[in-house]
Amino acid sequence: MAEFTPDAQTPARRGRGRRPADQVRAEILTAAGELLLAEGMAGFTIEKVAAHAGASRMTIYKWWPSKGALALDGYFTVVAPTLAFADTADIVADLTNQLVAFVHLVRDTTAGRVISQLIGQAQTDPELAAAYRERYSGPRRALAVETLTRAMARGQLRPDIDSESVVDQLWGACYHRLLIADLPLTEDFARTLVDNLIRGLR
Amino acid sequence: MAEFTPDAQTPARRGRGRRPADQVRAEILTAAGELLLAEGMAGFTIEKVAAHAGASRMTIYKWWPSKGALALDGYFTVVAPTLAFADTADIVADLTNQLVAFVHLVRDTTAGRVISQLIGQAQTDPELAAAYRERYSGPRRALAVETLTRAMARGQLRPDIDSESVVDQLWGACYHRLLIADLPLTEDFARTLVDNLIRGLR
Amino acid sequence: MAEFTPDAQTPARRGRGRRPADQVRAEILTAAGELLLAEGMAGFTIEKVAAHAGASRMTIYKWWPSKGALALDGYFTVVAPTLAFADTADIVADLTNQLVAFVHLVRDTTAGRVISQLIGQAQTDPELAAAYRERYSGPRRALAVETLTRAMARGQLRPDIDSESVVDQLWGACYHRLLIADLPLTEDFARTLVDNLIRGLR
Amino acid sequence: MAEFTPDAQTPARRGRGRRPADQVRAEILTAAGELLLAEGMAGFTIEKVAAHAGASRMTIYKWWPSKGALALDGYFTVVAPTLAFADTADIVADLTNQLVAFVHLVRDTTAGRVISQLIGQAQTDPELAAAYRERYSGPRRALAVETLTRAMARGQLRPDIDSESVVDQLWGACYHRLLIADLPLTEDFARTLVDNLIRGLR
DNA sequence: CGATAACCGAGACGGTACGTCCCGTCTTCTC
DNA sequence: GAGAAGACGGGACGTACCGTCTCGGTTATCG
Repeated sequence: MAEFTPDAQTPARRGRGRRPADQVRAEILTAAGELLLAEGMAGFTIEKVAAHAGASRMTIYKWWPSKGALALDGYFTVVAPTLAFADTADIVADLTNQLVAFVHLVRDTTAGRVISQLIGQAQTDPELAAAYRERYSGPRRALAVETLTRAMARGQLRPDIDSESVVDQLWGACYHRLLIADLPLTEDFARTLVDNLIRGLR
Repeated sequence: MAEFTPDAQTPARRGRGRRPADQVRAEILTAAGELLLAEGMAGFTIEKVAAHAGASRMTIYKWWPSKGALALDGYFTVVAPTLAFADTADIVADLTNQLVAFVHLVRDTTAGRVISQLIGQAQTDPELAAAYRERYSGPRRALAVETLTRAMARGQLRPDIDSESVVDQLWGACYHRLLIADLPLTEDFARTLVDNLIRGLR
Repeated sequence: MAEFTPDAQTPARRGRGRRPADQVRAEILTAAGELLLAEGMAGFTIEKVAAHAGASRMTIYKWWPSKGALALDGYFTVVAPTLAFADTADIVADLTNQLVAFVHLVRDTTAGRVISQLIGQAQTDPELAAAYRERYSGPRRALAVETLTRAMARGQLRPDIDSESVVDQLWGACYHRLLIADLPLTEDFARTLVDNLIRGLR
Repeated sequence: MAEFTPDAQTPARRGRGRRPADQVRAEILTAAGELLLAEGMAGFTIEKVAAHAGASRMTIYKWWPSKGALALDGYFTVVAPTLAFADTADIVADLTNQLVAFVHLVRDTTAGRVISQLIGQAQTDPELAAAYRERYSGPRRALAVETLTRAMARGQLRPDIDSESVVDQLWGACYHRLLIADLPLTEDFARTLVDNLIRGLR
């Protein structure tokens, strides 16, 4: 039997009827996030989430269109999405720092596994794919593009650069090693990526 | 003999006893490949493969460790893997041609969807991940690295380049757009990738 | 969305606040009766009744103790209960007429199916069983007993007859064929029942 | 019984794969019968039966078309169906004895409740209704008719009697009191039923 | 060259999870 | 306030596959 009582002060009896929607949502999301970190996408089951959250499966089905959508929401609930992007005058340093930070995130925390599995699930779950693009990859890509654009404005980079493709060649290269781990994803690798490109971009 | 059913009018019905292992394997792989192209990884089920192949699930479990491994083998059976890599004297043309061909493969044929879903499945299926690296991504990466190495030997590229990272910045960038389709994967995009890099690599 | 507007002048949106209790009750009962005739006890659901009546399930739970009780009330609302029992001087004719009428009721109208299903439901629903006895079978049995008693008083039947048992042997025999349809319930059967008994009752 | 492996020391762990069908069927039926006697048709759930039998729900769905069919089979498994019908020279005694025995069966054992609930369920479950007629009520009715026929042949009853209707007026009257308990089902009632009829039947 | 062992198909088994339906309870908002 | 609206926890439904296991039958191999 699943027993999951994160807060000991709400011990046993919860009413059968309606509870505030926000509270239920929060509990479901927390349970989803924790389950995701604990077991990964395999083993991430609506049934288990419902059991851990003390909620009904029906409630989950009403609010999330797919298992992936719930997982994504749960992930964001547990792993606070830090979108900060330091913008100093040195574009090379900025890119390198950001890229290195990303490498450490996906390598040294549980986030890496979760992200890769979310992307994996998204290949067969259009709802998740759309949500992922809209809420995760899209904003991050935009941030990086913005940084590049500012550097172009400052004259640090050639003005005719296709920023989007540069993003694919920096972050996309890292995702490549994350998702198809022929070779390890290291800090040096991240630095090399910037190096390779920067000569042509200036 | 109480019952006599000549083979001709019961084409479907195949004997129940032992058949040559190779024949069974071949039929299973063909069925797997066809099912994969027809329905994608979702809907790709060992049960369905067994039914299409007229084989027993038990037989499949004996030879393939996971659903993904079977799918990968089935894919290779149906989609003949062309590994040719034209190697002219012009490294830029070679890279561009190869990259553009890749873009067309994943965009204009069913292969793209299958590949992305195989990679997706590999995120939670270590057996498949290993097989994919060993039999698909590894050889292709090696081929590209080899081409770059030859260009370096010919003096067309700087000798201190990390070829592997370049591969990630060309093919990995394409995979990025394939797997996280924030932006479309176009022929122009492929050309831009080479452009961006080549200035710094020479 | 369930939309069920029996009267055209209240087309769609009815206010959410309080409405007269009697009106609500009436609408619920009508909806219950119609649903009962339309779908039988299977498919008779408090949820559906509420939706058809434009009422809240809560309101139903407040007034009816069980699904069966609601169904019974609904049945009485739609099928007006005719309790008339012609009482001529001829006891044989009276019994036969009444019995034949009963046979036609349960055979040629939807009432038969509903009654049998109500009795069926009553086997596991004590509330319904009690209500059914009190409001349906009890009064009818009393009427029949009364008729027999009058015939005894007139000297048409022996005075030491147990009228109740006779009712069971007439109507009960019909219910037997209704509920356990080994043999059809026909008009001839009804006549035979009276025949069989009358010889001993006189 | 070719094989008998009395491994009493491994009662708990049962293999995951296929087990002899007959053994599984037997366990399911026993569990069904016990659950039926314990909780009645309400509370009789395929899920519970599966759990008690240590079987999969799928297995049950494969063999029984409806909940009622399973309940009926389970009932027969636990309550051995005794069809004996003593046939002495005295038709009155025979009928009375059989009827009184029936009254005691349904009044003094759990069988009564189960039978009534099975009949109840049969009102909305055609599969069960058919099975009940074929396997329970039909044979019993036939036995009674046979007895009556023999008595007619012996000259104890008039030869133009409709035996079937007599059965309805004896057993059907009892079922009437069982299913619609306006009045109690007593031994005296059973004797009265025979009394009422016999005068006219001779 | 006929017995036998290997191995396949067929498919049932215990499970897990799915997505749906309805129950009876409870809260919120409106008239 | 009473009633509609409707979400909530719960439980059972029937389905789809999973991975395991037994059975019956055929065929290749070997005595």
